Amino acid sequence: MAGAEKALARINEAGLRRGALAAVLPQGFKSGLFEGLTPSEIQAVLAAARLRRIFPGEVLLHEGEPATHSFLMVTGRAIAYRLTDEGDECFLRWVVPGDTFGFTALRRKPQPSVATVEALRKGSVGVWDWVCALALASQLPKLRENAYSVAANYLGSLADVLIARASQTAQQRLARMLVESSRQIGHAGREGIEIDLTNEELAAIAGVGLFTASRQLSEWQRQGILTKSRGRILLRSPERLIEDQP
Amino acid sequence: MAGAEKALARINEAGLRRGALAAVLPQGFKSGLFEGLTPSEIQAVLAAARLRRIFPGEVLLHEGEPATHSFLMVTGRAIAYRLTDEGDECFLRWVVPGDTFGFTALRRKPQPSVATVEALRKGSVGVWDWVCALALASQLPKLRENAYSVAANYLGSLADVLIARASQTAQQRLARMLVESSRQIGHAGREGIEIDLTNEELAAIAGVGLFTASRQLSEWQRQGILTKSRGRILLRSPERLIEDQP
DNA sequence: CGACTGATTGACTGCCCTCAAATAGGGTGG
DNA sequence: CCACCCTATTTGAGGGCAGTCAATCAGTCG
Repeated sequence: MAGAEKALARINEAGLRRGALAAVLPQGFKSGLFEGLTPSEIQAVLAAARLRRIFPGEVLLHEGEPATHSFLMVTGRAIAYRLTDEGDECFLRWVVPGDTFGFTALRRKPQPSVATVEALRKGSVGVWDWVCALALASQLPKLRENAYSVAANYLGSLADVLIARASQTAQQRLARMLVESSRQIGHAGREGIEIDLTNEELAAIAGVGLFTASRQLSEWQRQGILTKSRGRILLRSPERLIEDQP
Repeated sequence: MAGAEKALARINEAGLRRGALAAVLPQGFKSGLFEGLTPSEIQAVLAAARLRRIFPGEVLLHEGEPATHSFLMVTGRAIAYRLTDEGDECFLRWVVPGDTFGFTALRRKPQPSVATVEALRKGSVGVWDWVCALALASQLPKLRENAYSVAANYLGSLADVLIARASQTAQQRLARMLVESSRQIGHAGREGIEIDLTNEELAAIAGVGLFTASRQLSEWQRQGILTKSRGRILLRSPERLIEDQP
């Protein structure tokens, strides 16, 4: 999550092509934002977007600053977090392809962002500026409704994270986040689901100390539930993670 | 928060008068829901609502169940919480006059509620059923936008609670919740702000053990920051709460 | 004056964070 | 191909915050 300064320098260099979004969408690309829209409506929305490349460490949305743009994550990975009073990053959720953010911009005036969104892997996002997003929303009421749904989902997942923090042990949170992450950023491998996460990242999102995470992972490895390698976890039996732990 | 069974028995008896809402609004009543609406528009919205009395222990909205009604808190107090796996209630936010909830109902189909909302004091709420709320929203786009704003605010305050849980000590959370609660449910008295909260309630919303809360309050009382009596706290110098604590 | 609910205080326990120091992986440049 | 470095990771020991239990005390209401 630490910023890479080089990345910032590359922002200007990063292409801002217009209308190129539809072309780069992986087939099977899905987003809650397009729920219930006709293909031609989706095309119209996509055509209005710019395509922007993103790089690790790049901050796409800054907590507290007015959100003047709306984003659709196309490829890559980002993380939404908030800063604590001491300056630590507090994980809120993953941002994966199909997710949208910055849609507070859909209101009459750009509103302060709830969280910071930072890219973790290189990839690309679709971007609408505020005026454009507003215009689209008034032409397609369903779009606004979908944005509303997305916000409601965020509310739900935020509440989940809160519950986890409030009532679960470090062990349970780790298990939960492993399973959750395997669904969102994991990819199927021959012997299980592979998740590329360092101990440090996993600890951060589970809200656990780095050493606690390391210890627990070792324990699970001994039990054959998973296999660790540097910066990657091979999850062999996710079921045992959620069932076994007290 | 513990349910009073008597209250449930009284629900049927509770009046469901139509159009009486406007008459009972305290003067100076404000709600984010009406932001930017003209007085006559507000009247139209109010006229479509039923007025419903609420009693302590009554559950107005149940976590997970589809929200078939939208609510506007008029008088009284409620609490929004979620249940943990062990069945404990996890505080999310106060619901005070002017607050709205159940507006996930504004979507095409009633969606599962994010949280349970339970009345803590007798009072009254305005109620719109799903069809009615949808109709209003399509007539008054601003209404939908306001509901969206409300949701965004909820997101922000939820994130705040999360940060507090994740990064603050029990002492800091108690201080924070005292100040927060003084603003939302406190009333000015001669010698400070009076908040009617039992130790147990305060402990629950701060996410602290009951005894921890009791001890800390005693300490603050010794320091002259507040005065305690049964089920009530007299906050003398809120400033010292936020400044002093490490 | 009981009965009940809320509050207090002390002692104990345990989870998990912190610090220190050592080990191993993986890439790079010679 | 090997030496080297940087980073990720491991493991142990220690300590503190705060939750839990038990018993007592106090306020309120009938």
